[in-house]
Amino acid sequence: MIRPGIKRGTAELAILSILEEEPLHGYEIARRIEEQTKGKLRFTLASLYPLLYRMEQRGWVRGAWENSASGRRRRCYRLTPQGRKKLAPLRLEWAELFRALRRLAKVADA
Amino acid sequence: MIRPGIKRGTAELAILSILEEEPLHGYEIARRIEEQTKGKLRFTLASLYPLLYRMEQRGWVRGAWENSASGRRRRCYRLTPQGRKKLAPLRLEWAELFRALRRLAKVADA
DNA sequence: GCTATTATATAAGAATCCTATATGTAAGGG
DNA sequence: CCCTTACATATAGGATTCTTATATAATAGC
Repeated sequence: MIRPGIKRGTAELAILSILEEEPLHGYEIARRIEEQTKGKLRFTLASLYPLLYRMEQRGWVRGAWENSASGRRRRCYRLTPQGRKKLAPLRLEWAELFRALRRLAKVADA
Repeated sequence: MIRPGIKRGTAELAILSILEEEPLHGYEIARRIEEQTKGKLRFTLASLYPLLYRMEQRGWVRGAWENSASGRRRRCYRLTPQGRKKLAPLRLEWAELFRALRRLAKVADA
């Protein structure tokens, strides 16, 4: 597990990237982050929900209540066109951080 | 310039890496971070000083007052053996974050 | 009926970084 | 000699992000 102090700031990028492929609800977003990183990256739902609200207020995602087959209500978030536009520059900024830390701190790229 | 929300947590790694090469004082540490990352990564001294104090309390660095040739007093920090031992696992953890974000969020590695 | 899983929500706190402010020395130009 | 820039450390107050802890509630399996 990567510690909080190091993964800080990655949640926003993670959510946008996952919603780019498919609209999902919060619980499932958390599950996929953990799954796709083989447990290295993990967020509690208490972190993700407030972040999803902020992203909705900024117009990056839009949530809609949904009644699933099982009858449980859940809030399904989808990426807005504005949210999609944020993704490319955000990825670039992270790539620049990687480059900077490889040079400065000799962090391996493998 | 990489934004604070994204570079969060990198200062500790940056300081340890720079002090690995040579003992330095705070002002010069800040200068080298900026220089070696071509301005992409930059920390204010108000961020670095409290961080250096914490790292000294943990025994990772040791500071000593020094009277430079010009007569200005300054606090020169050097890496302790314990600090040196922290560096390898810290670099590994950052490398794991990079891997996770490349897979999960399609961040470029170039 | 009990427990595990699914699902959302909020409060209180820790950690890290920022801007703003303060202090003081040294060097160079006018 | 004064003013500005560069050097150098220090602290207060605030923003952001993530955590643990707590609450609620429906469904599925035993």
